[in-house]
Amino acid sequence: MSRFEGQASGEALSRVSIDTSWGEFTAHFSVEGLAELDFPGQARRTSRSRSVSTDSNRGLREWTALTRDALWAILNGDAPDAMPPLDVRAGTHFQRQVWQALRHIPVGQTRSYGEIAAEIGSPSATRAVGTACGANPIPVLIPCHRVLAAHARLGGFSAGLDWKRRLLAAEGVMGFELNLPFK
DNA sequence: AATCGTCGTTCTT
DNA sequence: AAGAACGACGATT
Repeated sequence: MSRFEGQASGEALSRVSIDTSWGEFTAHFSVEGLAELDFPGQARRTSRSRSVSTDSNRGLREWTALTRDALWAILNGDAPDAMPPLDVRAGTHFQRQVWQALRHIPVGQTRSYGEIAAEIGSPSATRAVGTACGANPIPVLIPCHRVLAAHARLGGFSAGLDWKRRLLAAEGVMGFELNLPFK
């Protein structure tokens, strides 16, 4: 299946910075919700967003607060109390299936790429699952960092393996407690 | 460490 | 429109 009809390809996004103890994340909101989240120093994902002030827009202010709270919770190893609406219209059917499966992985737990593939009914698509994880536009909140390769091997991470290690460590996942120095 | 099967997505004809 | 190339994989040798 292919991309959803909505989302005019040039649809404007509202860009908001979110401060955390680990640096300044960047959130990009569409009219539907949070569409992209960038790690500190990596806010280069899109050019179709414009920086906005949340002062003027109550809804945007609320979504930003929800995003910040959820982000802070996960960075502290806690389950978020609530989530902002997530706009995943840009994803293909397969990608959305994968991303939805990721959202069911509890904080502090992990799955393998193969397990996710089996869960969405495509048990031999393990490699494609990895590709879909890499295309996840909302990392951390859609917890692609909780997917490891077989035998608890680390696997890959688009934003850099150090971020994956940090997130797993923050969630107390065994084997990542007090880890290699973050570079 | 090298190789092969597998599959969704993207890039080339 | 069709085929080749390319991965955040996994299993085998």
